[in-house]
Amino acid sequence: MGRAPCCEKVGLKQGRWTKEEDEILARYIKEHGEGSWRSLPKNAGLLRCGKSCRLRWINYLRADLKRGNITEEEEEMIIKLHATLGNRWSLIAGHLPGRTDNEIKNYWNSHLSRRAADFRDGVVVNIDLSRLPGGGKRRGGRASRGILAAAAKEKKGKKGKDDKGKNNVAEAEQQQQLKEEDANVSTTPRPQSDCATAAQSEEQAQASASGLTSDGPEEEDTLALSEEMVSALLAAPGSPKLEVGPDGSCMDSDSGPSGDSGCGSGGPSGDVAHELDLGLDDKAIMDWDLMGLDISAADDMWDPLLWDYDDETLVPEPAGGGEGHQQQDEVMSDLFFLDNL
DNA sequence: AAGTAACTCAACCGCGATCTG
DNA sequence: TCAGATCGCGGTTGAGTTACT
Repeated sequence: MGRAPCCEKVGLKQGRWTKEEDEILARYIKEHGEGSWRSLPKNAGLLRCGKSCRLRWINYLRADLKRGNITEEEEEMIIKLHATLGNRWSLIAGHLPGRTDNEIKNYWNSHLSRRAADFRDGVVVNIDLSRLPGGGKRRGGRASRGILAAAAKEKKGKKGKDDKGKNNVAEAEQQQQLKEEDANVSTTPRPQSDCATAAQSEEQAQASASGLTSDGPEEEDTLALSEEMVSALLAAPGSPKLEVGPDGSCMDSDSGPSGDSGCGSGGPSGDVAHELDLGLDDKAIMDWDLMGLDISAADDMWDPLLWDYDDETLVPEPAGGGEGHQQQDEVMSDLFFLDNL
C-alpha cells in the first residue's frame, strides 16, 4: 500500500487477506507451528510473502488474541508504559496479554497521542531498560535452530494431545518475554538522581519518536514533557534511595551493570561524573517504594511486582499471597540470570 | 441525499539485529 | 571473519467506515 512492492513480491498477492487465506495460514501453522516465515507461504500454498503471513498471524489469527475494544484499564496501562518505554510497542504489548503491538500502536496514534498533554501529570512506570534483551532495544534476528528444534520437538511430543500445541513456540516465547519484561518492571528501578542526563536523553528520544512532535508547538511540548517526566520522578516521594554495593556498577536504565552507555560501567562519561558526584562508587541497590506509584489501574498485573525488599538479603516479601510469591521467585530467578549474563 | 472531512485499522515498507554456513 | 538469510520492530500508508455539513 502506498509504496511500490519490493521486487521479491512481484507476483505475490497484496492487500487484505481473504477468509480462505486465513484458513490456509491458520491450518498450516496449527500443523507445523510458527517460524520459517520465509518458506511458509510456499509450503502452505499461499501467494503471500513471509512477512505478510507473519503479520497476519501475529496481529489477527493468533488464538490468544483478545478481541474487542481497549478497556480503560488497558488504556491507562498503555499510557503509563508509553511514558517510560516510548514507542516500543512490542514491549508495551508484552504487558497487555492478548493485545498486539500493532493494535496498541494504532490505538495510541488514533486515540491517545492527541491527548498526550493530559498525560503529563501522569505517573511514569519505572522499567529498567538495561535489563531488557539487547539493552531494551531488542531487534530482529531469527531464533537459533537449536531453540527452534527444541520447540519443534516439544510440540511434536504434545501433538494430538493438546490443541495448544500449535502455539507452543509462540506461547513459550511470549511467556518468556513477559517474564523477562516483568522482571524488569520496577523491580530494579532507575536511579533517576544520578542518571538524569541519560534519562533525559532517553526520554527525549522516546518523545521525539512518539508521534507527538508532528507540528510546531508540540515539539517544544515534547521536550517539556521529557523534562517534566524526569523532574517529576526526581521529586516524587517514592524516588529511589541509593545504596552502595561492592562493584561500582550503576543500575542504570540505559546501560545497566554491563551496559555501554550512560552511567555505570560504560566507561568515562558525564553520567559517570554524575554518579561520582553523588558518591556512587559502588553498586547501587535501590530501595524503591513502588507503593508510591499510582498504578492501581492495573493492580492485577502489577501486584507481583509490588514487593518490599529486605535491604540486606534482597529477598522479596510477597505483596499478595502464595501464588504471588511463586511468581516473585521466578522473577528473582530471571533477575539473577540477567545479572550474571 | 450527496459530498467530504475525520477517523480506524489492517497491511506494507525499510531498517537493523541476529543467526548461520 | 564475513556475507547472506531471516526475523522482528516501528513508521507509514491508504481503503473502508463514520460523522459532519
